[in-house]
Amino acid sequence: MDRPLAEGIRSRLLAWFDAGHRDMPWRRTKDPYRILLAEYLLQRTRVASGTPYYERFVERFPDLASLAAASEEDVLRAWEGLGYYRRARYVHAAAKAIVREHGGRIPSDAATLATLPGIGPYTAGAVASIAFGEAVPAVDGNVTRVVSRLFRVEADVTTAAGRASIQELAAGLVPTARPGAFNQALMELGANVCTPRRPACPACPLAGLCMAHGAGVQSALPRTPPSRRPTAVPVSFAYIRSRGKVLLVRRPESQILGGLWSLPGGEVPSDRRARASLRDLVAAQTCLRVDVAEDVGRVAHVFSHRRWTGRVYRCVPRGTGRLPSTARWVAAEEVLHLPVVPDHRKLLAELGFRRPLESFDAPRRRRA
DNA sequence: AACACGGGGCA
DNA sequence: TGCCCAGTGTT
Repeated sequence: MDRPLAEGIRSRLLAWFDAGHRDMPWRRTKDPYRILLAEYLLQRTRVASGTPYYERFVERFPDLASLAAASEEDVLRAWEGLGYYRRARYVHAAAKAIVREHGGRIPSDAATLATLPGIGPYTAGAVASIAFGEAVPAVDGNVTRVVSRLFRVEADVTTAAGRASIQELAAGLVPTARPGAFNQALMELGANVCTPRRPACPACPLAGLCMAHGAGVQSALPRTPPSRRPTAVPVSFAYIRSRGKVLLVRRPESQILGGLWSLPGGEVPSDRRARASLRDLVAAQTCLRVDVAEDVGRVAHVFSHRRWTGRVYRCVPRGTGRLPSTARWVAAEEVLHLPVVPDHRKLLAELGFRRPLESFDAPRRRRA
């Protein structure tokens, strides 16, 4: 790293950052717990999306001890709707590990932070630099973009070699003084100025030092491989009620929407035979056989050809045709306190599930 | 190296 | 509709 160049980047970027930046709740605190929590929340998540969750989360779990002592269900409930639900279990597990193995004190160096669940190179660097002042880089999508343009990195940044280049260049920039502010400034620049498309180079404090801008190739960087076509897959759920309750299943943690409660189903029927077996699966349950088995076709509200995230995911082996052991009949008031797949919560609300169970069972067909 | 994992914003 | 985003862990 050319030292005068690095110095120029630091001074200009920090001056720009100090002159004004977005106000974020986790920037107003020095509490490592809140900074750590914010970093978990913001993994692959826009600031605007994560902020309300951050506010609710710190109100619900104001310190590390309260989070560590909470039930996983409560933590997931606070995360409901944000996505990437694995993060909720990771931050919960991390809080427990910090209490158990670090005396309740959040580790202050990136290397130790990286041993905690859900903390990788980015989050370790962000927390170490922002909360504890360690001079380490925090390379996220923004920093990757900014650095690749600043130094005109032509390599594919998704490969190991490309990532290493970016990481090394970023490490050479981080100042000993105010490393956290510098890392945030880099991210801020990437979010507001050095944007993915049509970067605002005339407004950029680093334009004069930027190799991509000098060559006019900034919009072509960073280089990434062509994306693969997403494929829509059919997904079915069963809406089954009995005696004023609805059947919910806690989804396996390793699968999509893992750990949340959903309507039974959610597998990917690959053909007609697979689709029929969902009905078999429903009918196999004893309680269903008693109450609704003969009416499964009538009471089951099956959604097919539902598009999830636009990506293909694995078909789940159908197993023995029994419902998961977590299957549970749940009353309306209890649903409100469970971490339920957000789409299903909306659906249940639309079907009147928030109202007394009698009206829930009443005829409600009405065409406009 | 490739994949899985959510949801929302934007052109 | 396609791409991107304050990434990480598994296979």
